Amino acid sequence: MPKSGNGLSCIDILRQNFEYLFEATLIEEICKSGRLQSVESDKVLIDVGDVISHMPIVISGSIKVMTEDKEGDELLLYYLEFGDTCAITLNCCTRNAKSSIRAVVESEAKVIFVPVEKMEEWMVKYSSWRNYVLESFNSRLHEMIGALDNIVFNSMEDRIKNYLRDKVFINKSEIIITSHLEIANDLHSSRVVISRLMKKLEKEGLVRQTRNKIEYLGKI
DNA sequence: ACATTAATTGTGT
DNA sequence: ACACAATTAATGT
Repeated sequence: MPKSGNGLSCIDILRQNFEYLFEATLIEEICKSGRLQSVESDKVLIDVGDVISHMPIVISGSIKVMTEDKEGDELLLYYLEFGDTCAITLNCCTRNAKSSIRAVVESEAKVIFVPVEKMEEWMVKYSSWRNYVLESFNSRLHEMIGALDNIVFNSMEDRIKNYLRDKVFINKSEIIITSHLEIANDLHSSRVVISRLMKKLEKEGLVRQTRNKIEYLGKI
C-alpha cells in the first residue's frame, strides 16, 4: 500500500511530471510495476554491499549518493533530484552485482521504485525509457567527473565552498542543517580541518554559524 | 529553574 | 593528528 503523501495516486503523479517524457502506455506500466514511497530524511535507501532489486526514480526531494572505502570513510558523489535516477544502480542491477554505493535521503523525498526486471524489459520496448536511462547515465557520469576534478584540482577550502553551494541549491534553502563532522565525512576529510576552515569562512563573511546550523550568505 | 550529560565546535601543540 | 577547553543543546529532577 504505497503512501502517496498528499492523496495523489501514483499514476496522477506520473502523468503530471512525466507526461512529455514517457508515452502513456509506459506511464501505466511504471505505475503497475513500481511502487511510490515517501521517505523521510536520513533514511538509507541503498547501502554498500546491498543487492539491488529496484531502481529509484526521484519525484521530489533529494537523495545523496556516496561511496565508502574499506575503512568506512565516505565520499560524496552526487545528488539526485526530481526526475533523476541512479546510474550506478543501473549498472549494478543489470549485472546483478552488489552495490558499491550508499544512497541516503537528504531532504524528505518521494521515490518510485521499479523492479530491475522491468527496467530491462522497458529498455527494449520503449525508446523513451531507453533515452531516459542513457541520458541519466550520462549526466551522472558528468557529475562524477566534476566531483573528481574538484577533488584533484581544488583546495579543501574551495571544496567546502562548492559543497555548501550545492547544498543550498539542492535543498533550496540558505540554511544548512548539519554538523562539521558530517561535512568532514562527505568530503572525506577530518572534523578539525572543517572546523578551522569554517571558522575562516565565517570571518570572511561567507557564512554565519551556530551549532548544527550554517547560514550561507554568498551568491548561489 | 537548575544540574547533569552528551555532542559539537574551537584551538594549541 | 591528538588532546583538551569551551560552548551549546538535550534531558532529568
